[in-house]
Amino acid sequence: MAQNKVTSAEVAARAGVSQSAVSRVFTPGASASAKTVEKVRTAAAELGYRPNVLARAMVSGRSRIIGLVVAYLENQFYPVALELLSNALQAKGYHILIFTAPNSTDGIDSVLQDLMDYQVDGIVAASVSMSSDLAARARSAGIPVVLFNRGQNGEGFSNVTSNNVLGGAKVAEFLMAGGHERIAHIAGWQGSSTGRDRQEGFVSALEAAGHEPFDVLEGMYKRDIAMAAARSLVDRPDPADAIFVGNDHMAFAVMDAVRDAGMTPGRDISIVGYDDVPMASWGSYDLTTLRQPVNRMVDATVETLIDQIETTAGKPGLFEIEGELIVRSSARIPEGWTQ
Amino acid sequence: MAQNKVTSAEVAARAGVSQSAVSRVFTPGASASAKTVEKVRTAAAELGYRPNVLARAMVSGRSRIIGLVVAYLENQFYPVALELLSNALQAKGYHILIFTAPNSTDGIDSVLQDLMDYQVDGIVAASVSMSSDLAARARSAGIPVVLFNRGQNGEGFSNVTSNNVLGGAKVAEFLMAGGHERIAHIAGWQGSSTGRDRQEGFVSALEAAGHEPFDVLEGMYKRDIAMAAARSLVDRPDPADAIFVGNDHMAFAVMDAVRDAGMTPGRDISIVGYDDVPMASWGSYDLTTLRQPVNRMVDATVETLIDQIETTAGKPGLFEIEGELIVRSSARIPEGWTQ
DNA sequence: CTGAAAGCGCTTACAG
DNA sequence: CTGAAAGCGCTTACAG
Repeated sequence: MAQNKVTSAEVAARAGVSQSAVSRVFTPGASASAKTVEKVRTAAAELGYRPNVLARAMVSGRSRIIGLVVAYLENQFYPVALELLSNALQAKGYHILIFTAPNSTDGIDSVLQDLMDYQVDGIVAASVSMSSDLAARARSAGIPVVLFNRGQNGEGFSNVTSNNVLGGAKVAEFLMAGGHERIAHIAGWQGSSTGRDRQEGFVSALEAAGHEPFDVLEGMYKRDIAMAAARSLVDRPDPADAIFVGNDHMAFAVMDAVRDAGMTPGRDISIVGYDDVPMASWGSYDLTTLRQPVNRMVDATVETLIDQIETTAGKPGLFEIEGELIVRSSARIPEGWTQ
Repeated sequence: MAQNKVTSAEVAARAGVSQSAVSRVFTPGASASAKTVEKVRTAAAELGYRPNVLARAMVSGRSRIIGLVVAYLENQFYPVALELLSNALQAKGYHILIFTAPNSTDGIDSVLQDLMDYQVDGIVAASVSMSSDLAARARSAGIPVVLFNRGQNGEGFSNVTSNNVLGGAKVAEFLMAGGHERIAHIAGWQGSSTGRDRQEGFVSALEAAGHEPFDVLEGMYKRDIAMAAARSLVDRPDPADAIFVGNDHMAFAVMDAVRDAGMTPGRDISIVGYDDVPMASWGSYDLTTLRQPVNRMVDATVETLIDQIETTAGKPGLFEIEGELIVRSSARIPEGWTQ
């Protein structure tokens, strides 16, 4: 291996200037004469010089690395969010160091600790919670943290979610308007704020209208558990006539289970999901679902992160973005339904 | 912000030893007496000290960062591979810095250049090609490169793919054994080795058996293009009776299009994909497909990468891993078919 | 085993 | 505008 790592000193020698001059030419906003810039740029080009980001990070205290912790890549919502986040951050000169999270809180804490060892400028934790201890460490290290698609209060970090309570309520309204009588819920993991909030919004809206939920089962955001729950809702003398499922990933499983039982979603039973992942619009599912505005969630994430990194006034914030119901064919459409 | 970045010097002061001693305690394989280790560990714990990975990288020349370039996250194959890769690398103490690739070669080159600025120890390029110029830069910088799911010869980097030619041939055999007469192909992007190789293996096997492909259209790995292609294959007096689709992502689109035309896959027409992404086994598709052994592809990737980073003898290699046909219900099963 | 010292490749006051 | 110098937080020969 040639190992030709060209340094600024070598460029300086070739250009006949000091090493500091080379550094200034590559530092946005630093002052250098046109002549110097010219000499340095040509020498750099001839040698193939590029500044060492790590060395720069050491002295400037900015690594331009954002740590991302993700858990559920099988749920299409997260790859989509990851891609958008990466693009948005790249456009601002930051890059993502990715860490896949184990299931336990302990595991997540150690992963976050690893992340901080890389001197990341900020952390995005997607669909995971963090301990108070770790939150305190991040805070004292001055590293802003954004919880993405997860709410958790009082630790000094930002939360970016959709308005899950409202979203659950919208689904309830839609299903009641459709004249359903036995409306069940296969909830997301109750250890997560998304799972709890969607359930709460849904059940409250039902009750506010004088309806009792037919049944509420926990799907844990897992396919097999959701399928079993769906079967138990449908294999009985008085099957559910509508199921609100805690996210699209489980809703696909529920549709598969229901079809397997000989029923047609949208005709024999109504299925509604949450997220509106790309697959929800695919012909074989065509799922009615509450859309999480992932673009806007990513925008909010990037904005608050950069704001806290680059300005002294930046403070963590709570962002709850309203989602819209996307009506497709997996659930009966109420007569005269508009919107 | 407290900005309490604890340094090894502070730990040294508290422990009453030299800064070098602290460093040794945190350097695997370095020598320190039990007493020193004890004093340093307690001081470090009290202060919450952790070594700065970036500083370590500067002097050791190893960042323990692997750069990953990805393009198509909407194809479920890539999130799956990303998760496996991240886990495998994490287990070995490396982490992934992720860069999303633009479409042009120029764009990819500049992304790769950015990547190298972070002093990555290695690069995994998933489903993208790189220019000779960039390949040369990586080589001269001593950075091993693995092309994942993409073949490209002669530039001194590793390739990890499934045996796409053989895979295409296996599908042809299966479809011929099923007694199909009008066997079409919706190919992957012909600018990619996977697209070309699968097509070549498929068509060659057909021809070797005296069959002519009914039609070959390019699907570009895109849903809408694949759907249009499927419609054109089916909306005619003599529709295709079987379609081999260049990957699962397009095959789902083809199944949707075919159903839309009133046909039932597996009965009226046979559809076979390539990849075996998780979704292929979901009830609403239940797609027969040639499985890419993603676990073994990731293992090979990690192995060759680490080997080249950590040993002097490590050399780039070509890995072509054989995949297996997974028979489900989207295509007619030949009588007496076993295997 | 241990400490003093050099050095990794940069940025950034500090003088001029 | 420009150069000499200090320093970011470590690792690693080098003596002892």
